[in-house]
Amino acid sequence: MRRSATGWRARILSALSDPTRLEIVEFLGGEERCVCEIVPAFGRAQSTISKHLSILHEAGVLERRIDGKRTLYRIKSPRLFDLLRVVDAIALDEINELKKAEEALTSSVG
Amino acid sequence: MRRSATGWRARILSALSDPTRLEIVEFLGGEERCVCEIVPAFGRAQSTISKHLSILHEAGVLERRIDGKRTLYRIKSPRLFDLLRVVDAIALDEINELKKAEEALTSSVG
DNA sequence: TATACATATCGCCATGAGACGATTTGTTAT
DNA sequence: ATAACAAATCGTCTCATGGCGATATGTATA
Repeated sequence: MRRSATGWRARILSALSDPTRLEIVEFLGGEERCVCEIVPAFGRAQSTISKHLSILHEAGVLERRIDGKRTLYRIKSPRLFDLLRVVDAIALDEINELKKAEEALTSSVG
Repeated sequence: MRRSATGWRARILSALSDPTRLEIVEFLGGEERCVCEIVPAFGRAQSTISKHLSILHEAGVLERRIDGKRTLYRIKSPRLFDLLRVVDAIALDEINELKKAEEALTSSVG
């Protein structure tokens, strides 16, 4: 199944567009962890977390390794952290902008 | 309305998780363009493109400027291009991995 | 002020995504 | 072989999203 550059971009970005999945990525950090550790860390059903992990895996964000009856996941490329840093930078710009707008309102109206 | 760091991340990444919106970003590049230029460049209804532009704008990805009866959009921060470059790097890893797997199959089966 | 133009918004439909519990698959331990 | 455990998959529900045409808003032009 062939997929355009935009298709791949969208696939990766979609995988990262869900809050729970972002938290999973955050939770993993640089570590390799099994599903049995991840599930209890979130207040979600095992099936839900498993699905999220699959999505991240299929997008090429996570690497999966099976060891006995456990399945272990870890972040595949440290590039991902670069990506999140850039997103945070853009988000920060956004937050500061809102803060400025809020201050302007407070000082003139309040 | 307060929003967590993860919330902001998800908002920005969601805005970028749609193929059409990625193409809009691509189409804009470093230029400022009006909706009347963007709409005909895509095979979509005007209302559809307008919605996509709003989503990108609300996520803080695009800047909006009204000039007479036109509305002009441009990419707000050059950081966005960094972001896309990182995504592409991850995507490339993914594509190369698939290619290797495909070659292995072809040489053993074909 | 009427008309045409540019864009946003609304209402609707079809599809996709996330959540869950139940079930299946696969592995170790008894 | 059976039981216990770990994780994936299935079926179903609900809500979000993308698409469209129609309509509303707002601006320049006649």
